[in-house]
Amino acid sequence: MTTQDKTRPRSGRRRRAADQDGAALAEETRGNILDEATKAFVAHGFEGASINEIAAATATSKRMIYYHFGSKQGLYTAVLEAAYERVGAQKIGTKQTSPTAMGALRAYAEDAFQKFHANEDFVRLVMAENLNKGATMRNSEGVRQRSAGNLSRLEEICKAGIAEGSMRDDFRILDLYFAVIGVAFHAVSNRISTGISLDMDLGAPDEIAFRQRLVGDVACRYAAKTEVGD
Amino acid sequence: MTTQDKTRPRSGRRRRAADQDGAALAEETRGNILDEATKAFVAHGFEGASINEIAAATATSKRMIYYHFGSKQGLYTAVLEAAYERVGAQKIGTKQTSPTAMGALRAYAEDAFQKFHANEDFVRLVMAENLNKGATMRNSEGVRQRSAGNLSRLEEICKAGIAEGSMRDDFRILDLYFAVIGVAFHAVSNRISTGISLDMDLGAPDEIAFRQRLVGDVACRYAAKTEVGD
DNA sequence: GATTTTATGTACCATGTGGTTCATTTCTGT
DNA sequence: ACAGAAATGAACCACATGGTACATAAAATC
Repeated sequence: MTTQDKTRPRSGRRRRAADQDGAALAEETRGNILDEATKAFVAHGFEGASINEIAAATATSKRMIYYHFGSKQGLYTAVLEAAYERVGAQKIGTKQTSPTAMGALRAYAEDAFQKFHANEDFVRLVMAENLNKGATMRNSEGVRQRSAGNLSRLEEICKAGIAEGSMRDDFRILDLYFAVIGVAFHAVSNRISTGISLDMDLGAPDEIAFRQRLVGDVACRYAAKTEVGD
Repeated sequence: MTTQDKTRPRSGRRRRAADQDGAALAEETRGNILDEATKAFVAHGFEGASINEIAAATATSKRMIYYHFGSKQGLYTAVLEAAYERVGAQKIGTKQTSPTAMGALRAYAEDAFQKFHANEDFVRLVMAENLNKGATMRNSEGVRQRSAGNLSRLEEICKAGIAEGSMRDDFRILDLYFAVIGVAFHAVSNRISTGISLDMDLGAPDEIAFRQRLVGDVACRYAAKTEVGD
C-alpha cells in the first residue's frame, strides 16, 4: 500500500480567467491565500500558524501557497507587507482640518487611535513582529520607514502651534509622537490583559470613546504651555 | 525492528536530595524547567515553543515536564503565573517618597517604565497573552486583578495633589493610569518595530532615559491644571 | 526489612509539520 | 497548429510534534 498508480489522469482544475475578468484567476488565488494567511498569522503568530490549516481554509491547495509565495516565511512577509500597505501607509491627522493648531493636534492623536482601533489585525501583526524581534520587517524594504510621513505631519502641527503661541517649544516632536502612539497602540494591543487585570470590559463602546478622548487629551496637554512644577 | 527488549535495566538516575539540602531535588528540577520554558515561550509564543526543545534545554527530560506540569498548557500557565508573581505583584511608586504630590506622580510613572524596562520577558509574555486573547490568564486566579494595588496608590497620589492644589480634579484616575502604562509598556513592547520604522536605535541608553522622562512628563502634564483650549 | 511514594530515564506512538515531486490543464505568442 | 509558459491538484516525504507506557532507583513510612 505504499505505491499507487501515478499515471492515472488528475482532473478537477478550474478554468483560468477569461480575458474580460478584471483580475486574473491567479491574482484571485493569491488574494484568497493572503486573506486566510492573515487571519491565521494574526490568531497564532508566525510559528503557531499552520500552512496545512491555512491551505484548508483557502479555496485552493497548499501547492498554490508554495507556488505563489515560495515558503512559509515568504507568505508571512507578503502578509506583513500587505498589512503595512493597507494600514501603515495611511497618513494620520490629514483628514479633518482645524482652525487651531491645538485642534489639529487633537484630531491627529484621535485619528491615530482610530487607525489602530479599526485595524486590530494590523496591531496584532505588529505585536507578533515585535515578539519575533522584527526579523521579517527588518528585511522588508516595503515596511521600513513608514512613519516618516506621520512624524512630519506632527511637526507641521507643532510648528503652527508654537507660532500661534498655544504650544510650548521645549520638547521633542518625537516624544510627543511616542506619547500618542504609545497610548493609542496600547489601548488596542493590551485591551484584553488590561481588562482582565482590572476586571472591566474595555471593549465597551463608551470605554472606546473614553480612550480616544484620552489620547487627544494626553497629546494636547503634553504640548500645551503649563507650569507643572514637580 | 518495531519491538525491542524492554526488560533490560535502565540506569543513570541522579541521587535524590540529601536531607540537609535547602531545596529538594524535585523543586530544583521544577525551577530549571520553568526557567527554560519561560525563555522558550517568550521567544516563540505558546504555540511556537516546542516541548522537545524546552526539554532538551533543561537538565532533565521531557518526561519530567509532564510529571510536574501535566501538559504544555499546564507548563505555560505555570510560567505565566510565576512571571506575574515575580513582576506583576511588585507595586509601583512606593519606593521613593516626594514632598510634593506632583513629584510622587513622576516617581510613580517613571517607576512603571522602569518596571517594564527591567522585565522585558514579562512584557513579552503579556504580549503573547494578548495575542492569544488572554485564554490562559483569564483562567488563572493568581494572575487576575493584579492592578488594583497600583491603581489605588495612584488615587492616593492624585487625592494629595488635588488637596495641594497642584492637580486638577476633573479626570478619571483610570485614564491617567492608562496613559502611564500605555506609554511605558509601548516603549518596551514596540521598541523594535518603532525603531525599524524610524530607523533609530531605541535601545540606546540615552533614548531609554528620554523615554523614562517622557512617561513622567506625560503623567504630570496630564494631571496638572492647564488651559488647553482646543 | 518490607512496602509505598516520589521522582526519574528510555523508548515509543499517532498525528501534524513545512516542503516537494510528478503530472496535468489551460492560456499565450508565433 | 504548436511550443512554451503559467497555473494547478494529488500524493508523498522526512522529520518534529505533544503526549504516553513501561520500567526503576531512591527516599519515606511502617
